[in-house]
Amino acid sequence: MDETVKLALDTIHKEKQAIIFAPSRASAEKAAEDIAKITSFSLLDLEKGVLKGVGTPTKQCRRLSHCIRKGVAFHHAGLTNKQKELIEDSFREGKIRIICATPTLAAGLSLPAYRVIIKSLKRYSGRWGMDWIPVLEYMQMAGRAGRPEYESLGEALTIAKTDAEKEEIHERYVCGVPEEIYSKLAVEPVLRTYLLSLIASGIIRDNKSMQDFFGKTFWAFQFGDMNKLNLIMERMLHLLEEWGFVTLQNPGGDFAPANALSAEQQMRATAIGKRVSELYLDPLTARHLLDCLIKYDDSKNTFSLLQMVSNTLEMRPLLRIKAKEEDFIHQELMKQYENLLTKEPSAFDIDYSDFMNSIKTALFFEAWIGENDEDYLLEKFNVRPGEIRVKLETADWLLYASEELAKVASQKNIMAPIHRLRLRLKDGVKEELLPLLKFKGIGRVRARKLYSNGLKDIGHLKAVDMATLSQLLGKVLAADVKEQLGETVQQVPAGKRKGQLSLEKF
DNA sequence: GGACGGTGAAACTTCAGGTTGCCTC
DNA sequence: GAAGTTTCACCGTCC
Repeated sequence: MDETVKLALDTIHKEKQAIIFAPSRASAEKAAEDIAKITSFSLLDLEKGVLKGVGTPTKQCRRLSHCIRKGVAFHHAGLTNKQKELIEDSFREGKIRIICATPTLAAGLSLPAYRVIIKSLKRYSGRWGMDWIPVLEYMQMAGRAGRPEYESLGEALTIAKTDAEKEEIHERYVCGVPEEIYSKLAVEPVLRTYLLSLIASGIIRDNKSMQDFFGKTFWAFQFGDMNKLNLIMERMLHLLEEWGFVTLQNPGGDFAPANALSAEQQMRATAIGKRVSELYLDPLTARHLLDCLIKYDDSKNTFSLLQMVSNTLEMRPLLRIKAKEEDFIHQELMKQYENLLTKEPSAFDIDYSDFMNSIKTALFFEAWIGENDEDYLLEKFNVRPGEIRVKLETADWLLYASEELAKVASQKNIMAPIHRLRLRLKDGVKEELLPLLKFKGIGRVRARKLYSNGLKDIGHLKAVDMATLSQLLGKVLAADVKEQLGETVQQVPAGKRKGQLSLEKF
């Protein structure tokens, strides 16, 4: 039997709870399943709660519900928020004994346990293969052990495979000093976003106020070398100018030459620059969106816009293309080639894999608005319910930003198609269902049901009789829809409402 | 003899996470 | 680099 499983069982025998940290999602899920095979709990009500977390239960939900029935859960970013909350709450209540998690659980919320078991202190890290995780992260995880309100002590256990590894872990982590916290301001996307917003709000007006402001930040304190720091800021500034978000002007009114930055030059945000900053957009993304919008015309389609928002830093991490999918993605790319708003980079370009991943991500969005369910999306694109929500939210935000940018850039013709796309993404529907979604209580499933029964728009809904509509939607909702249409309907007895209302839209 | 099913080893594939904006009937 | 997953050959059983 696996050491982790043994420790988990031991924890249960002691009537305690444990959190097990695993280095990958697959590993967390497997550990949970292995433990669930052995425990003897039977928590049927919790199991139901998990399955309700999504529209149609996916393979993942079924795996989770099966574990949860046995008092064990896995926890990672692929779960929906509802499911994560349910797991966390049930753990606090003591119903769930063991959680197998990825580092999601280490940061943020407080979820203490008697025992923390760290399966492995190594994790895959890009080019170097497996690498030790930061000491800081180890401390975050180990710090989950011990519940101050109930226990006087907690245990944080790490599993070593050899004696040599045991030594190394002890030295590196138990005796280790956590890494220094470095200022996130040093990251370029953050820096350029801040710089633009400071200029837009008038806090930075010229070279002097720029140096004053940044000189007082934690970043400068850590960085030390102010000259080098000023060079970085100047480079950012000129990028903002080049992108058309900031103007540099001499006091006399002349525009400054592009490279020199004199003490007197006035920095001001352009109208678009101001809007970009209000939207909290990374200026690089804003430039990308604006460049794409210019190329958008009637010959383009929803895929064009979906790929536009997929090909941004904000959408990262993108859906990765698996080896087996390469051909399929290439074929789809060829089909949509004319619709792209950006050029395909050369295959040797470092951006190439991101670009291809953005195609896959856009295809996923397209499948979603093609009314495919979550189980299909999991099979076809390997996206889990939790990620679907996050991606949809990001897409909506970026499309909203695009709509606003189009407004400022006087490209109002684009606003309508973007807005329609946002509505479609929200519920995951084809264009034809949009008229029906205006009604409260009608989502993708019911709208499709109405549509396929010939009720395709407001006119049809007005014309149809209550009996037919009730058959499709249930009495209460049918009456509600009729009322939303401005018709008065005889009230249905209140007792029946509950069942209908609990059928959530999604 | 052939279909089927179980088993184990080898080959292959993949690998954590979460914040932002705005509106509204 | 390592764990998890898939593939495939092999063997035994049953009809």
